[in-house]
Amino acid sequence: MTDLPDSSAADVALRLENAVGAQERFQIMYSVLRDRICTLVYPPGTQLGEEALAEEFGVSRSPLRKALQILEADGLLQSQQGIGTLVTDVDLDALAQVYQLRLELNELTGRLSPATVDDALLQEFDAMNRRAAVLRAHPDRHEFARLNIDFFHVFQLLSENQPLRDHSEKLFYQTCRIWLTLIPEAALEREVKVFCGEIEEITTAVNSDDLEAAALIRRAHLSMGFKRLRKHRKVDAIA
Amino acid sequence: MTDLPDSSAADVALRLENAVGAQERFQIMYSVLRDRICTLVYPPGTQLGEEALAEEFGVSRSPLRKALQILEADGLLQSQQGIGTLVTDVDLDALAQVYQLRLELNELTGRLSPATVDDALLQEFDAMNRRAAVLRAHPDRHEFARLNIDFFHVFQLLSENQPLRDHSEKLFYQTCRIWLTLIPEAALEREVKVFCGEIEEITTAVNSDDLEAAALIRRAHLSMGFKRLRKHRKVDAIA
DNA sequence: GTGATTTCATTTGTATACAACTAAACATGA
DNA sequence: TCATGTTTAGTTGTATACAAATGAAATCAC
Repeated sequence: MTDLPDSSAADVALRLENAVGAQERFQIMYSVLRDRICTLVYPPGTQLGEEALAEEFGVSRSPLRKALQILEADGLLQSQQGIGTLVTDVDLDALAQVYQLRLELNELTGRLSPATVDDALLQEFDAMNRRAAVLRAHPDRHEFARLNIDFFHVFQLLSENQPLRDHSEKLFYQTCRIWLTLIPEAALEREVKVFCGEIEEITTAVNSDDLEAAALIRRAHLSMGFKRLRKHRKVDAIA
Repeated sequence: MTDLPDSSAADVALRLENAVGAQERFQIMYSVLRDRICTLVYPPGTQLGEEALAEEFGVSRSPLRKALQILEADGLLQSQQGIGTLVTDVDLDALAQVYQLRLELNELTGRLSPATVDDALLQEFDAMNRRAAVLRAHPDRHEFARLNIDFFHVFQLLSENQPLRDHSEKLFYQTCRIWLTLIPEAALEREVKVFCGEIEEITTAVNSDDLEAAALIRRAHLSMGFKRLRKHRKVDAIA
């Protein structure tokens, strides 16, 4: 199971105190901040004050800045002297190329070093399906975003090519915010339904030990999802 | 033309003094250090002292550390408290997966947002061919490495998908050192010849405005190159 | 002599003071 | 009133002192 980083203020500071070694502390700050950005706790345009964040985490600016600098390299933040550290905007047009690349990389997931399907893996997918069922019964934006992120990580397990995983992850985190920003409340239920269907279909393919099929299904849904996003944007623009 | 970063000590400090803005200074330090690592000015295992480097560049440790941290995220360095900042080892087995991914991404270069072939682009390739001719006449390890790096950047121009460029570049810099570490002196002339042939073939394809063909040729040479590297390693191991 | 322990030099990690920079508020004069 | 220069508050960037960690050398007990 992927860690569910508890990003509430007090707990993060506690986890940072207990962490041993600089690398572990960095990893906590990095993933907590990335999580907050991608679940719109920090919406695009939010200014993140280094001093305030450092105080919240119970560290000085120096180690915090390392996390911010990597997030800037990831394209999620942008720092400028005298201005501040701002959460980057997500623009569907700018993300079109990223989506195009993600399509192709997803197909590779089924071909490059495919994982062996064992019980542990199937259980991961089962867990996703259970959460999907709960979500379908009670659609909720935040839980939708969280399931989207967690399912991505489970899907990643299908390839054992580590570089492919790493780069797919970077690209995923560049795009995943767009859903929360573009889906209107009225369309949420329908999008949840489609997403849950995708999880089911992919699980079926994985159960059949056909990872290429799983990857193709994922690719198809990514492609269709991008087209639906463009529609949502148009509707938004009119409103 | 891609910049040829002059990485000699005095000039770097001068360029850093003239640079305006933190981002520009970071870019200089980052690319100079990456260049030194990938041309084996800093061979694998070299310890880079922060204090010494900062003094050489005429800055304090703080801005230098940002460059080191990004290079660590790139997989070219590894820092540990009490030990030092070491240039990572390149191991052909560990890089096999990276090579596999590079193969696939190179094919995408011909398909995703192919560039329009204009005079400026053709001149870039011509320049590469001229340098290749010089290199073939006088084989030299260092110039071989430099041409390899510069030709990569010219090849990148064939796709206008920026994320594809960015991620291909990261992967390239993870692998390109392996050539200098594994090619024995006796095989240098032959490898240079093969590489120059590759440049010619790709240029021919680009001149025909067939970028898919160019990408396939590149892919084929990457694949063959990897196999030759494995042979070179075996010969090395015996010796 | 040998093994364990302590000390010490060296390195990166962290905290913090200050510099550089920006935008907005404010004052000033035509 | 408007344009313009100045001040000011607030931000990130940089320099630097110190803490923490590591490994090797010196020291000591036996």
